[in-house]
Amino acid sequence: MKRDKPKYHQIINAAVVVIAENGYHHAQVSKIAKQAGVADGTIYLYFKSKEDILISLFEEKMGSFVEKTQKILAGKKTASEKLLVLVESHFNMLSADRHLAVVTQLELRQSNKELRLKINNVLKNYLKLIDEILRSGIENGEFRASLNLLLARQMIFGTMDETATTWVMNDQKYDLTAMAPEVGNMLLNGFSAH
Amino acid sequence: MKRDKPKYHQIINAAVVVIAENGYHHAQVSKIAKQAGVADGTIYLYFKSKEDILISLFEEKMGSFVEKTQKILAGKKTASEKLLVLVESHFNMLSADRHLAVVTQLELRQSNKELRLKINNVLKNYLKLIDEILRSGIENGEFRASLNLLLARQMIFGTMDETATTWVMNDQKYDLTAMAPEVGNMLLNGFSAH
Amino acid sequence: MKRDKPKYHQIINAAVVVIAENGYHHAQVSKIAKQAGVADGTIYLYFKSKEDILISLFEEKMGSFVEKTQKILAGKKTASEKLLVLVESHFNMLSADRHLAVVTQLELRQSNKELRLKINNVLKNYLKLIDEILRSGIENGEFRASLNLLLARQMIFGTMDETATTWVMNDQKYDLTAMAPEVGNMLLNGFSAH
Amino acid sequence: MKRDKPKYHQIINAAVVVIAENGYHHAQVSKIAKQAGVADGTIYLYFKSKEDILISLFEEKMGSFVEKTQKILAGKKTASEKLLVLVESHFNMLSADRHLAVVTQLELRQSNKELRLKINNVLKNYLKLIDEILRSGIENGEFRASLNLLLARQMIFGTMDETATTWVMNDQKYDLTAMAPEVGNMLLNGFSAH
DNA sequence: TATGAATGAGCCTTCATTCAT
DNA sequence: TATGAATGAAGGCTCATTCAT
Repeated sequence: MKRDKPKYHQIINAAVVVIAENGYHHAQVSKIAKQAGVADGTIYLYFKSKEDILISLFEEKMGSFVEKTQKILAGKKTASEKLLVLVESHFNMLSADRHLAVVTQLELRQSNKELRLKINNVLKNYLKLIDEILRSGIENGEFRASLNLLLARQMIFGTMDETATTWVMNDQKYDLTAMAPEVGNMLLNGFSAH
Repeated sequence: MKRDKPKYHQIINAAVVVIAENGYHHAQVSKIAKQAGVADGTIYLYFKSKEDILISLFEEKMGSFVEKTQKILAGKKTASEKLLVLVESHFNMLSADRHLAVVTQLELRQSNKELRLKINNVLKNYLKLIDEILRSGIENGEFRASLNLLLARQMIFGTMDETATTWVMNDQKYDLTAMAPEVGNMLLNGFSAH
Repeated sequence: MKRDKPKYHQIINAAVVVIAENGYHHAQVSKIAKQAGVADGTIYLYFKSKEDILISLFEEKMGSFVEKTQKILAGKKTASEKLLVLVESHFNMLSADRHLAVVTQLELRQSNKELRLKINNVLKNYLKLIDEILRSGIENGEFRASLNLLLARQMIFGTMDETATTWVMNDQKYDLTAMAPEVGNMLLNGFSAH
Repeated sequence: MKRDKPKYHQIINAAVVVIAENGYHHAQVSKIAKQAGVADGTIYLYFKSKEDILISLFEEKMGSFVEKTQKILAGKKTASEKLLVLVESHFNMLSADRHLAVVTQLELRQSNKELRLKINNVLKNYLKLIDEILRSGIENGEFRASLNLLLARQMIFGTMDETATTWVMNDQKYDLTAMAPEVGNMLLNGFSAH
């Protein structure tokens, strides 16, 4: 399996750095190869195409993030508590790696429609996580029974995403994680049963 | 003044169609010229560069949208009413022109950082509109006094934007405007003073 | 006759200024029209093409220069005297109009082969003048009988031209005319019968 | 080092042929690539830009010419002998490669001012060679002590250049080299101490 | 596995010239 | 005569991918 070999991750991490520092459109394969310390051609022994690097990048990073989030959520009982932890976890992930934050919030969005559809596919597991929180909240009466699941999920993801993008656009110069409780509470108020 | 001449708008509208149908990266100037029914060179009598077409496109469309929204909001008294109308108006605009919806929600985001900064500049007037609604709501006690204005604005814009993007990505096959009241109410619940 | 109308000369003089100030490749017809105070289309009522402007420019300026030189030479008796006066006159003409000097020594040489062939055609009258000086000098024994007329003419023209070009390339910051006697004498030494 | 690889010279020689046959303004990069038997993109592995090809072309050809001339001159004792050999060598070089003659005498002069300044820089080494001949001739009494070095150099270069250009413009249909002794002697007469 | 030299498709912009008024 | 808006052809350069070694 490719992903077990060290160069696979070496190349993905090189891509994160190169894209963050040069921007999506100036992140040539040759630059990524140089940053990874391999030859241009070697890239193609591990990835089908440049696009494949980007999708794999997102899969790897998002995949491990979803796993971590699942574990954290498992320890929480109420849907409200889970939502608050979700927001905090989301902001934490982005704060932990400033290069990755730039790449996911700004640069990867410059990709074409097809690539973004594939990226959205990767996102689905994360959206499912949100859906589960909402469903459990409705079931146990924390959230309004009349809540439109799709819209509520879009409100959660849209709010977190917009907040994160604004933060990256402002050069990450304030503390994003510190905003998590307030963002979480606003969302909770929107869903609350009372 | 160039913007008063018919060809100016002819070219901008052609650009919307061409970008929507071919994608941002395949929207060659020659295609736009053909769609507008003018020669390639004529484009450059009205726009400095291809980028200038895109910025002007956004300015024209967003500008007239902000104006319209301002007028509609002027007739409303409470902040809650204004917020509901804002969401409805936002969704209405996108529903009214399916090409424009694709362009603003998907294609224009593929532009480089520089162009997006200019686009964000145009967006500022819209964000100010949202801020004013929030401020008035806090002042007259409709919204919680403790509301963080920046976060609340990001929640409003993020939610509308995410909802609209999801709708476009699903080929606009359901009724976006019909979702406005529910989206508006969820947001209101999040800000409500009670 | 076109050349009797004021706009004809207006356009030619505008061309000299525009080419000198912007360089051959940035001297667009529209710039020349603006400088001449006429519309772009008007240019084509007086000249067949842009190339025609440049040839006419050279014809007009060179033509009047050859005429003046002929008159001056007519008053001189010996070939040596004539040669000295020719050099002085040549350098005088270039010193008199710094724009024209730039245009003839630098900018017009950037034109393509065909245009330069036409320009050379205009030059022929000037070269004939030189030939006549040489011929009379040989006839009356001032210059060596064995002199190769073609080579001698090339030496005269090549030396004056190279000297003038170097002077223009050095921003005309020294006195070109002051060099005329020395240049003339060197040439005379080369042709002298003794 | 790029200049040690065969394709470097392959491309330069292709450029000489293409420019000579099509003229400076019709010498597209794609034509040069085809003539060199490489892909368009390969050009840019060896040269920064089209302009870089032209400068390199001049540097290579002029550079090797100056070297050869230096060696030939080293074997000559008197300044007069050196000057005669210089003219002969100059005309020989141009006669040896009819394409190169067209390129250096006609086509390259159509380049813009910037490029010509760079070309002039390359020429400086050649002009130094001329200056040294003149200086030595003055020192050992062969040439007049009163000789103006700058003017004398301009006479030498201007005469050779004009003679060569006229020859190229007449389609190289007579023997340029055969003219060298006569040109050389005329110049010598101009500088001679007696 | 690994290399890196070579490939070649693709597009924005300028500007001389025309022609309806 | 005079205008000036409109035309449309033409080319340098980048970079993802391949393949011989």
